[in-house]
Amino acid sequence: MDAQNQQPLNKIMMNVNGLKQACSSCSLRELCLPIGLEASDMDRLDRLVTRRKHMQRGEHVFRVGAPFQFLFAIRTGFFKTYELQEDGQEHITGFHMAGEIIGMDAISTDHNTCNAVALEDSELCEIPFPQLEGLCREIPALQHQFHKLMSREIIRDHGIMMLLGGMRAEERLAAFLLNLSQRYAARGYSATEFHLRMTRAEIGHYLGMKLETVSRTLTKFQEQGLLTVNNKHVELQDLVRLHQVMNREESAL
Amino acid sequence: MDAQNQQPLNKIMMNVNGLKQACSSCSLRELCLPIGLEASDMDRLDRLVTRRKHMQRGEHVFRVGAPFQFLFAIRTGFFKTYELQEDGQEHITGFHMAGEIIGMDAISTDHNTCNAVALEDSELCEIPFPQLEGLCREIPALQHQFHKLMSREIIRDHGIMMLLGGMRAEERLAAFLLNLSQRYAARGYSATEFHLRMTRAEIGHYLGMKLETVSRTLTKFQEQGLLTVNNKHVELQDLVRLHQVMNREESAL
DNA sequence: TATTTACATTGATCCTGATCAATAGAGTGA
DNA sequence: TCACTCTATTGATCAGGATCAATGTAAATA
Repeated sequence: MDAQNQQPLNKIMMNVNGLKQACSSCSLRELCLPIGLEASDMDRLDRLVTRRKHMQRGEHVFRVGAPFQFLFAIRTGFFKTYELQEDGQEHITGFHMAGEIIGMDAISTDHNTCNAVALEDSELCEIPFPQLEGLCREIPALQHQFHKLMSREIIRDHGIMMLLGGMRAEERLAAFLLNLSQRYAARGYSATEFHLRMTRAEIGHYLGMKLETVSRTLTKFQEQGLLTVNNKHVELQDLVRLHQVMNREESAL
Repeated sequence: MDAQNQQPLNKIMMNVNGLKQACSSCSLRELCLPIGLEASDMDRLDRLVTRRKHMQRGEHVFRVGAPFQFLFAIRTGFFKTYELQEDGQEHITGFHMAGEIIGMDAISTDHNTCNAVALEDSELCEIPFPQLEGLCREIPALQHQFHKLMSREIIRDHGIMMLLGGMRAEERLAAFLLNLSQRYAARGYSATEFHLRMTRAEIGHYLGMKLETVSRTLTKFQEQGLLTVNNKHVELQDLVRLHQVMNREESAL
């Protein structure tokens, strides 16, 4: 049944049922839900996460108000979650990459409270939530790991709140770049060179500043030799000083 | 060793074991963890939440780095959770009142990532977390309710992020007051008249603005007939227009 | 009750980042 | 390949809110 007769079969399988690719063999298992699970337990999780969903750039995973059924683990790709303010202005609550789980906001009300959209072609693992809760009741390690993930989300949000409430534009942008850097590094990519998947406006919507300020600040960083930017391509050239900028240390000036 | 020959027995009991007051008879059971539990299940939760802790104004529940053992449900009183930025500046991540649960940030790393302090004399229910996870494995309704509470915390944080990232000072303060109003109302208190438990500086640290701006904006609201302030005492006089201010609607001006 | 300390208000000035606007470059589709 | 659209850069100006500073008021402590 597996990848036997070449292209045909598995291609079809993939589209119809999703490609069967176990958590146990997923390169992200050290970042995702399976952390700390024994082989037998991981099998049970595998059986639960049957479907993989291919998302095209610009495609929505869910929208505000959608009935809640699944959590989504990101296998590959890049997403943003966002809400619209009363005046229609977009506010981005997070950028999400492989190994992260989105949709947890919906648990509380049984409806999504934000929108999630792919910023590049991506793949998701669909996790049926009632079944996940069921499995959590049987596998303490999974239960605890799930609680940790929700808690981590809370901590992450607190970090953003501090950033928005207490930092100025330069500091925010430095923090943002360093955060991306660190997350790419954790996934085995370069910590110093990467492509921004989002526009300047989106960075602004996330960091609470205007796109012009994002652009200007990037230019300024470049002039100071902290990095080079070329459209979406960024190369961080001085992580130390970038940290100093983030922390408002004199020495960075 | 305690204050023994004085304030009789029940005082001693209270200090040693905490006063035995069941979740089932708690006036907050419709806001807190027991929502939706059957009587028999509530008993089991009762047995888990044995200790009540009396907190004096200014006393800390936990501090950054403290090893994680308990979640805390607020029975009475008022708390703030805060973190300190690199430069020592305080950032407040939340104000918390009766029926709310604090400490969930610590699940992820087994250590608290923020500080929690009582802003007035208060009472807490101490919930031993490993035991709570155990009970969640046995009582699906409790499990789901706990997940809902964590999810609600995430939604709450997203709201603050939008506020900090997309609103101006006036709007933030209006949103803050209306949020307090709504939460007091949900607890059976007046929606229009209440005491602020926190200083102007603390409001500022929460809303990402300076205490002078908080003060000025309150004065402005008062001049516009939206409310009256007298130190910590606030009376909201026009909830409708306050909403309009929050949403930046023309008609409010 | 007096004294001290913490908290709040108000004014004057300055600066960061928003806004308005024009141009240029990159990506996309016919 | 061209045309169109989306995205990014840069400049000029403006305003919201920070900062500095002084005074007033409430609350805690001796």
